[in-house]
Amino acid sequence: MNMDPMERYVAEAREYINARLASDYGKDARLELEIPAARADFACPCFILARKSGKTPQQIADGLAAGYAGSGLKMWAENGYLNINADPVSLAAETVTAIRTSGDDYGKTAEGREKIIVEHTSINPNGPIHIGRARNALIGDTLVRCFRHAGLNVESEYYVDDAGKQVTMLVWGVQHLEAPTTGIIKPDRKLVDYYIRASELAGKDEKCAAEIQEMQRRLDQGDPEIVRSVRMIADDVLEGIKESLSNINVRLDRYSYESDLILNGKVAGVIDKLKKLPEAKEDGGAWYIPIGGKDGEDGEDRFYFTRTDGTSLYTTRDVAYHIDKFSRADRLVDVLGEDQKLGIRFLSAALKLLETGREPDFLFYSFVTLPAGKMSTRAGSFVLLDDILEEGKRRAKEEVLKRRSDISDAEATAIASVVGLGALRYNIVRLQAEKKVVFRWEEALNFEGNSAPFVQYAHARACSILEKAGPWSAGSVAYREEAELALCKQLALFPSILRDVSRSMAVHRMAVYSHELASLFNQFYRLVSVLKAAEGVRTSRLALVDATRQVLRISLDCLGIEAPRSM
RNA sequence: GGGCGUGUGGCCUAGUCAGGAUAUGGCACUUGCCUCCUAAGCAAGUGGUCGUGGGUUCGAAUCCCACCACGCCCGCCA
Repeated sequence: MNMDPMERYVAEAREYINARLASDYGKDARLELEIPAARADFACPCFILARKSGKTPQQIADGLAAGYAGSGLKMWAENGYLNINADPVSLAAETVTAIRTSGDDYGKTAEGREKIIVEHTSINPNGPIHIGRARNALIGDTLVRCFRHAGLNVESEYYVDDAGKQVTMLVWGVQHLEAPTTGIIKPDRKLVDYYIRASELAGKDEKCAAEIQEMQRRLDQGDPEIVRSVRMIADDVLEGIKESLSNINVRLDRYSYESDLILNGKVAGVIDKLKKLPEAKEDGGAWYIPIGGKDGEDGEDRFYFTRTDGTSLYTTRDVAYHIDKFSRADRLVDVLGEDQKLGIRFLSAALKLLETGREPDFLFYSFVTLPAGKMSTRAGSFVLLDDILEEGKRRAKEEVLKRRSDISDAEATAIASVVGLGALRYNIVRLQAEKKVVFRWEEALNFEGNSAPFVQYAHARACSILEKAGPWSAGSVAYREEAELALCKQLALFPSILRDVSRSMAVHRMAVYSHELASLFNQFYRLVSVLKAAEGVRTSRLALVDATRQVLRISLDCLGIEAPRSM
């Protein structure tokens, strides 16, 4: 079973070129094979060799093209390039067959020997998820899904910060302030009110600030009573967060609590080890490690890992957390906002000093802002994930009702739910993570063009054709039409896309791929008829529709988006 | 001031890591297409000094240098 239909063609092209170059230009002659190329499946630019050999690039390319006697590839010389195509007819048939025999495993090419932990979301349990934080969850979840489909051994993990100042403030608020009168039941949305009021009060009331600081100190020392009450309230908020995450198809395999690292002594252990480092310095009772800035103070950053009172800081605990994660995995990936970059420099430096050679990989993303500017909890200028999802489903339902009068209200709601969520997820994940995004409703809930509904619609179309086809079975398949061959080529590319996403962690490429696949299927659909095709051709086309359906579904699943049978 | 990141048609964007051919899609706009497997679609068209200026190269959106604009960070916060 050939899981990557393109593989043997690439290998044949490489083999042929290397053999020819060795015999014609000497054993050290090398040309690079571009995959993919602009005008062909692969291409060899012949410019470098031209200088050494005294021939023109075009002459070299001509010679290589003319000498090919095999049958799997088509070669031609153009503008100094040797252009190479996999034979489209055999590639098409092989691809469709490979997909239909691989099923859900199509694209799975990795061996999965090493264990990977992807940490993502990790939102402080002091309030609900807004769209900026949701970007972390969606990028992280998409990455995990792509890893998994590629065949990697991956586990997702949420780091619950129940030992920091934010939760402490929340807990203080719950213990000292009046219950909110908002009438909201969902715990994350209800409890955040305590946090907002407590943090406001701490800013102007010294007694309140002192109490919070004392609570923080006892928490850091693992005072069982404080830890218990903090954990209880954090878990309450976390329930609300989990509900929101579950609504957008995000599930984490494991939740790790920061307070556990204090209770089991791992934080204290890290502090001990850091203090013993030759680099460590003391500053009035507080300990730090100088980072960067060669000699003297110029450009030096200080990684403080204890306060004057001996308590730990966030990054100190994060070091302990990463050492713990490394004891459970071969490779770590952290999905983080770009504001974390400095802290991560400290983390990496500390890990390098303590655990030689083991550092996590980081996937940083930029912030989501509103057209009016930054999101601010205090100013009430933020867009909650729950609200976007609800609005998305509402808008999607309007669209469904515009088009479908033949279905029940329950069916329309079900379709709207899948489409609304899809639109949301797709629009967050379709962009490079480093790009900053301005949240606009019209863009976030786009239902046409470069959007999830476009891809979902193609899937529903494929399902509809297959449903109407009645019983059929494809033996051997064959394709001749341009639209068929182009579609098959895109299907053949899927394993390499999955490989690329796994390597680069550029999850937006999966969104781009799914859109291109849907687009080619739509072209095929308009140009070529399936159900009314002549017998023989008909079953081949049904097999192609089925293979496309399959890959669309896998792509959407990588994006955490459901593939509806009907829209 | 220092560090990191981003800059591609009116708007959003791919391509940048591993330099290569006529720069990818989408939105908007113009024009066709539902007696035909779902028009959330298809076909065609208008629109681009790839932030600016240098450099390297046979060849630069891509690499190097400088500058400009925007974002993030520069706490014994998280």
